[in-house]
Amino acid sequence: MQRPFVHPPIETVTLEGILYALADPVRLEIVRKLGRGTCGMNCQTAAPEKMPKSTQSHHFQILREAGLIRSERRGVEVVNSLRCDEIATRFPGLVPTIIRAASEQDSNPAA
Amino acid sequence: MQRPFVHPPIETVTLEGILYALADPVRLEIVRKLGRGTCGMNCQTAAPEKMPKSTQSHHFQILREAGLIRSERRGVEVVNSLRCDEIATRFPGLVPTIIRAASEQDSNPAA
DNA sequence: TCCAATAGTTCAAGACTATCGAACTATTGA
DNA sequence: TCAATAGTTCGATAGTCTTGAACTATTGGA
Repeated sequence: MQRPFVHPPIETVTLEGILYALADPVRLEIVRKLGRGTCGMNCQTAAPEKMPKSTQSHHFQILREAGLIRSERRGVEVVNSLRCDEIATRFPGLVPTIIRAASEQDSNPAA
Repeated sequence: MQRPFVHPPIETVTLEGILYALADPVRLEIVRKLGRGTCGMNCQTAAPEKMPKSTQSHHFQILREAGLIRSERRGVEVVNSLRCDEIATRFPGLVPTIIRAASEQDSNPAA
């Protein structure tokens, strides 16, 4: 087992970290995809196609450090899932509102 | 009059730009301060104390480009105000939810 | 048991972005 | 017209992101 993944306790999660993480379009997409699915996803499923693995890995690390996702090794792959319930206790409505805004933008793209 | 300030039409404002702008703690503070006041504020009132003017100016520019604030020269100073109603038409609840999360964090700081 | 395949992580270098002092512009009031 | 005030622009340094290459972990099969 390599160094296991570190997940911040929810009470140490900061708004600044969450916004920073979600300000990147790649990471916002990952979070949206995780939010749509009912179960966890491995990294390459959640990340956009044809993105270098190192970049992918970097983005997942930032999402983990922000407290937005939880990652667990499951066999040969790493399964990622949103920590939505936990985040909702600390920042009610925040992540859903941002995800909703993203959908609104999809259906009404920037002119 | 120097080159007048450019404000993006609301339909060109992106979620990405808003999150990017608010992911910086200095800029989030500026937006909160503007949100609390009933009228516009000049830059040094809205920005944190003892911040270099050039850095200040840079942050206001990003907030403007994101579509979050409107800036107008009023005499010797520049008056900044939140474009809350406009943003609410494009992304309902987004900015208020983020501001609320910031208050929640104030009253329950990261452990 | 050993090897190959798969899935991610870590490292290092170049590209990109932020910060800040210094110089500049705009406006007002004396 | 000059000085004071409020911001902006510029250029250099410092810090961060992206990416290929090398590395680690796990599994399945010979």
